[in-house]
Amino acid sequence: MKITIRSVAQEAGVSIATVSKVINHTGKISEKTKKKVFIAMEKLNYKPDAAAASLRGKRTKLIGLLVPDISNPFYSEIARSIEDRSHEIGLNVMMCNTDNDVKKEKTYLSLLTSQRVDGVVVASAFRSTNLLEEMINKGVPSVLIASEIPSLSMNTVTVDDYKGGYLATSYLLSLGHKKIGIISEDVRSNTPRLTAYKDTIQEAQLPIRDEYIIKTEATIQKGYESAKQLLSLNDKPTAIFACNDLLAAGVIQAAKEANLNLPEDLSIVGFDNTVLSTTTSPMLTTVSQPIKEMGAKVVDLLLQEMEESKPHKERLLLSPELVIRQSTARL
Amino acid sequence: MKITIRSVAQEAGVSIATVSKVINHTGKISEKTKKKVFIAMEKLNYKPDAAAASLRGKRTKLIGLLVPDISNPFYSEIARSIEDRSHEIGLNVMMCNTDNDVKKEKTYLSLLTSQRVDGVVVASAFRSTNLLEEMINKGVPSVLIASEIPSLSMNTVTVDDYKGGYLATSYLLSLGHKKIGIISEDVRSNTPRLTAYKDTIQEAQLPIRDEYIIKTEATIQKGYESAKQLLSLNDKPTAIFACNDLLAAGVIQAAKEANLNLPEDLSIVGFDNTVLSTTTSPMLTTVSQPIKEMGAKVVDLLLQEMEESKPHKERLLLSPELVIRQSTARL
DNA sequence: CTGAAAGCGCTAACAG
DNA sequence: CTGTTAGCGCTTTCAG
Repeated sequence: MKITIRSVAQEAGVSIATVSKVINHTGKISEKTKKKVFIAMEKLNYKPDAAAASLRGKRTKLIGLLVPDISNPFYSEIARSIEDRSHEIGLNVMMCNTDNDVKKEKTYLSLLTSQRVDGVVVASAFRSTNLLEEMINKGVPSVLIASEIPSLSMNTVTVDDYKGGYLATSYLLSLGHKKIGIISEDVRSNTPRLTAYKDTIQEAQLPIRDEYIIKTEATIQKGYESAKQLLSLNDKPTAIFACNDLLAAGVIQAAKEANLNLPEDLSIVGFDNTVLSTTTSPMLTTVSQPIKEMGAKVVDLLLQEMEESKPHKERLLLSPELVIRQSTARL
Repeated sequence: MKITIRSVAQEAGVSIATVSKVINHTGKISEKTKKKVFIAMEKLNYKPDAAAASLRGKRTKLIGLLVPDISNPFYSEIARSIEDRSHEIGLNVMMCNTDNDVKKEKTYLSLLTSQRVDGVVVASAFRSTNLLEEMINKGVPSVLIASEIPSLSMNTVTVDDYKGGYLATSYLLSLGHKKIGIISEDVRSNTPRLTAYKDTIQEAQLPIRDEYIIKTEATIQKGYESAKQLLSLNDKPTAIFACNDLLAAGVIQAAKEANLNLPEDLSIVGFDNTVLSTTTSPMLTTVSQPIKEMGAKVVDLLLQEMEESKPHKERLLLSPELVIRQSTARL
């Protein structure tokens, strides 16, 4: 026999309307009645049916989270911080891995719509901008984290990628490196990092060399392959800026395989400061993103949007920091 | 104006029952009518309301996933494989991090009940056995992955932890090590690993030394601290079996800090074969769990349970394999 | 302060 | 083959 609001009402000797009111803290109910209801709920181990409530127009308290790949430590750490904050304020998270694949993006967005999520946070590069736009137009509050889509007006939390790129590049420069390679991922967030790299090199009156610039996907394997390519150049770089830690881990592998001494023969800077950066050897000098803070902030922004959508969107740019460990050395 | 099944019916010039039937592929509908309905749905961009359907008794197609901590690479990899398989068969995943905390376990289980999940997969150590039991008694299909709860009758997929422990220990023994320390996590899955360690040592006619056995939590930091403790012993071990990769990464850090040459001065074996095991230096010799397979299998088991609960539960024990890399050497 | 009653969007008989 | 209709469990006026 299923326990519904009716069972509770009966047990407590009140009407279902009364029970509903005590559950939702709406209307005015005497303390005595409240107590009776609570006792009945407890006794029957009653759990309100979220579906029914949602049908009746109540919020679902569900938000969707789109990440490219949860098994990438950066995203799993982001996901963790988003979830923690969400649960703190009574929101629940449904997570989907898009693999930056347009088809999956579409499927999941449609799924989330069907689930009537109250909002969605997009951590994914998100190829299909138009779908997202549609979602927003339909009135589903949406926020972006660790990725930007300039054409869309939505609340966004990112690290200052340009500054991060600057930090990494200028630090390498300050160490005396003049031949600096860069391995970046072909997603929006990496563009400012790359731009900063170029700008900083040029400011130092150094040439930009196309063969030093590689775009690829964010896996250890790709980092490894890209580094191999860079290291096989005749005039090979003395330092590599890998635009995320996964890539950097791959670079380290390739360098070791080539019997290079690290960091003497090759300086490496990563980006993200994930768990990986302390397990590699040498430990990774990397640009740190304040993941916990970003996650919490983006949820707060989403909540704000859910309560009352403001026409004026925020774009929060948090400052990255360079964490110097052992993968970098003076030339 | 909200798009409901009624809007579609009107647009297509049919009844809502007909629309429902074409959505659910039930009953017999002429091709012509189907087409009309599809066109209407497309035009209005209609998405069925999952809540309403669920209320009417339809499955929610939602499953809950309980992990201790998604930012632990092992669990994020598990989560990924579970999600992939789930989405393949049309199930969606709601993820919760329990931190092995009884209070969170309770909150989330209650939440999942409210969301009317069709099933739950528990990857967590799960302290509150009674709550889980309650859930099962209520008829919510539940399965266990990478953890066992012998007292509960439920479908389970694990790696053969005992065999894993045996593999690790006997390999170390075969390398000539006689003084082998072990750092294990205080969760159920680690018990067989520890038992295997003890059995194997005893079989080799070697003594079991209490000071070589440490129980702690699964973090790099704890691995580091535990290793320090082990290495400060007068008669310190020449090999350490860390019961997961995170712990092993910490051991490596401690060993380096103590200026030990790896693997000559200290052999280290991990467990899990996560992304970490290839980024450490030396790369980690570790016991590999077939994560992809386990995730897929557990979802299939859950699905089976959802379709038709069998009184006889399965307990699937997959074989681990020892992956030999560079963190181990002959004494 | 409390209860009766009207649906939310959808599915599943049942009737035609 | 297609339509009518009765609720699923809950929230929300509106009366009492």
